Amino acid sequence: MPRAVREQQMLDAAVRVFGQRGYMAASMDEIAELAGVSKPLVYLYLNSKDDLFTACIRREARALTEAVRAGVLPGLAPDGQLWSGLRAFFTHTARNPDAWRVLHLHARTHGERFAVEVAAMRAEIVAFVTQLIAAAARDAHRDPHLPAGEVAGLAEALVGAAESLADWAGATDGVTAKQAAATLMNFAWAGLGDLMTGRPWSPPEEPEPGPGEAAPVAQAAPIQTG
Amino acid sequence: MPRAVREQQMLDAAVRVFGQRGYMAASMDEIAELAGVSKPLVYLYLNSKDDLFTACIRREARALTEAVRAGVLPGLAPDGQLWSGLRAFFTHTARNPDAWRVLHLHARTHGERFAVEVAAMRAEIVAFVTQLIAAAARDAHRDPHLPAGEVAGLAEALVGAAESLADWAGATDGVTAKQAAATLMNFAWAGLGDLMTGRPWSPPEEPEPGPGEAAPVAQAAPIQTG
Amino acid sequence: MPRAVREQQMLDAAVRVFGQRGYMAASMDEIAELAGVSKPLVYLYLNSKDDLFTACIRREARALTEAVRAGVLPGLAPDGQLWSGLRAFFTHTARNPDAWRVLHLHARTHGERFAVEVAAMRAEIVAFVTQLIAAAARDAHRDPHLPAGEVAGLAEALVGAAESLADWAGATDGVTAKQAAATLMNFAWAGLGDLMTGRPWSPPEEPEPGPGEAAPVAQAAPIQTG
Amino acid sequence: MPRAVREQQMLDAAVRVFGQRGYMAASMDEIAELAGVSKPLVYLYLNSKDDLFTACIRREARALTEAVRAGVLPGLAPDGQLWSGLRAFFTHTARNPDAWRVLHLHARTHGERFAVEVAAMRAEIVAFVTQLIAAAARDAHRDPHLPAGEVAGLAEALVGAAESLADWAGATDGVTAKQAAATLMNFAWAGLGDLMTGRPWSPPEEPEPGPGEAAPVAQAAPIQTG
DNA sequence: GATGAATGAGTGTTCATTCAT
DNA sequence: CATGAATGAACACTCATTCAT
Repeated sequence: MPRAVREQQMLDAAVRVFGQRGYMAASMDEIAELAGVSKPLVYLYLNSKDDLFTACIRREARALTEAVRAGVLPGLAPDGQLWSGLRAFFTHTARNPDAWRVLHLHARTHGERFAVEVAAMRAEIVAFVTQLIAAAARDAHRDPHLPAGEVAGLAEALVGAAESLADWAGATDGVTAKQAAATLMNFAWAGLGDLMTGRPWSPPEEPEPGPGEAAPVAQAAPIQTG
Repeated sequence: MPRAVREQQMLDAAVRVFGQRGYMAASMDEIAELAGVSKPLVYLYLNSKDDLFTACIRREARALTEAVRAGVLPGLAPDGQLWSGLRAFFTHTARNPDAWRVLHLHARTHGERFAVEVAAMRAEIVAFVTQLIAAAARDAHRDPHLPAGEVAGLAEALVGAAESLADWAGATDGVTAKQAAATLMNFAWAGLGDLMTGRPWSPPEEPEPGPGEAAPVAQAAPIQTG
Repeated sequence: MPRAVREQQMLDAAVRVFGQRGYMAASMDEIAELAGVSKPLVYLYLNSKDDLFTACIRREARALTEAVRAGVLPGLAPDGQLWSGLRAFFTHTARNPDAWRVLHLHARTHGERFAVEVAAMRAEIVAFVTQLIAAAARDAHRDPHLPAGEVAGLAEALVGAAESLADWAGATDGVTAKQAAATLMNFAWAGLGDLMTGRPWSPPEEPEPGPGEAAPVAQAAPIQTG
Repeated sequence: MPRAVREQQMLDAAVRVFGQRGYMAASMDEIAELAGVSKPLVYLYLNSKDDLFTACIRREARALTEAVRAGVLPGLAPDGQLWSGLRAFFTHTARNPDAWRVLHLHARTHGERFAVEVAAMRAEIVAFVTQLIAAAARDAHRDPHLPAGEVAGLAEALVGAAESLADWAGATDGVTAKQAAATLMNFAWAGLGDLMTGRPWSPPEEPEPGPGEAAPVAQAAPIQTG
């Protein structure tokens, strides 16, 4: 079996185990067993637990950002782009719960070394959102411009809300990615004030999404204890 | 030295160490040393690492909810109450960064046993926010009412945004609790849509806050490694 | 409360705990709690775990030898004396199971220091039995005399059989001290050879034993775990 | 070095240490050191102190029963079979004093879990002896038969006496397995009564035993303390 | 390329023992 | 006389990591 394939299997197993147990509680033994290889092979290919975790973070961070990037429909107005990006985001996190736990929960918990990996990904997403907000302000001929610091805070709040909603959607049965995205768009774009007076945000016209998107969220079987 | 005092010292040390290292990476040796006592005494008073962590969570969860409860100014309109509550929340988390890390990061990462403790606290806060949203809808004579499921999602998004902003404010120099609260109020209440057209939310008139609130945030010295 | 009484309470508790747990597994905490006193007091009166165990052994060894000595009816033939002594022995061990476990099981397991204490008691009993055998030989005008080494072995076998039967009687419901003694007398005095040909040993005439002897054996309540 | 061999080395060391120190006082460190391996390897192969002790008991119980079974000469009268079985028993216990201590002393002292392992072995031996007694009764045309309860007690007494004599022979210099067996046969078969009148039991004719049997008993060097 | 065999270093936890009061 | 407070030393157990083959 070629090395590249074996490596991906190991990373798959590692994401599963790290996602469910956390960095420290995960054991290399369990990862090797789940990957179906011997422990020395894991070390041969991936050097150390540290490096293995880093590799997981990198792979999953890239997968997530590419999923979002691919999901954003070009040519729409800023709110339409945000809407489509959020749908892609919630869909991806729902389908890869262990990866999401690794990125959002565990990677930020164990040392700067890992946190910076995630921070890079997050910064990319925040930058994308920041652009959208700025573009929206331009479209609205807002003058004077929103101060940059304010925009940074708004982008942070939006991304933070999205992350929390991803956790919530993952933990709450019956909440689909689409619903989560709609809730967030209402909340963020219209604002509670407008919602009170019956002026909600509504999604732009768009082509039908791919068939998988509305499918029930993949739920990875929990790892057996003992 | 009386037992009650020693116990609080131990909890102080434990929150520090758990907050910085995480549950698994924290060692009872380090906690005991930081508390200035021997390890057996920690076990005599707090039974086990598990129980010690639970005790930390309980104490800090209670401290946080009471800080928020005490910070909410009664008699104001819903947005005013939310505003004051958020200020208290950001102030408390900024002043107790390790406690906030324990509650928001580590407690949710290691087993249902701990997660439920935090979930109870969080549910209390979400319930408070839910009431505020409902009250705001009533005040606005909104008709028909917002569906309950939608309100739950909105409250979740608001609390999630607040939590993320607390992390962000803690990690970003120069962001005060007041600024974080203002950003979130703008984002959540006015919404990005209104912000684009220059209709931001603005804080209600209120008495001056206590002197400590604007003070520089206490930054616990990081624990030396090695 | 006078010191002597307190000391006896402590020894009572210690015998209970040592008997049920063994020397190493017994904890001074549990002994002190069962005795109803604080731990330092146990140390004040009895110095150390070692000394406490030794004190238990000495007290119970003396109690057992005195019970046997008091039970032997003087003026009888050797087999009658042996019979009455065995009855006293089985009665005492049945009524004091923890003490018997301490002496027979635990004291011989943990270091010469304790073993010699028990060996002294045992030597006394073996000497008594040796005398009986010699006396029986004299009564029977056995000539030439049994060699001394042979007598020592026989006494040892008899005492060993008695000890094992005490364990067996303690572990088997429905076996009384009297039955155990009768079985042993048959076995030892008549021998299997005679038993096969229908010539069992039978007890001599004797006055009624004290009322307590046939009573159900005291069963100390087992110590609660956890 | 292959696993099976290492495992036996570990069990050898464990029997030594458990036999000399007892279950609780034995430390895994000492066992590992005596076996010439590191502690983790002991755990890798034998799981836990509990399981290690159980493995020792099982191995030694099997070794003892097989030694006795192999030692019993078939085709002899009951007393001849008992005689040969006892010789094998005393020979085996004398050659494996630590194993005998584990089985007879320590395994019965620490929890039902271990006691049942030994009880199974003991039950097998008691059953064998019971058969012999019944066969002897049959040969002697004894009528009416000995009651079953009585036979159980006699077998118990015989086995108990054998066990105690094994301890005694192990502790007393100059007592060979053959002597111990002879003493017990005299005691048990002829009975003290007959011995007094000069009617001892005498061994049946048999082929010469193997050369090892009369050899000086192997005395394992005691483990150095400190 | 792949693994069975092996370990150094560290973890949570317990217990006999001692003071200051 | 009696105890609440405190600890040094040890133990069972685990894990990331490395060779020889």
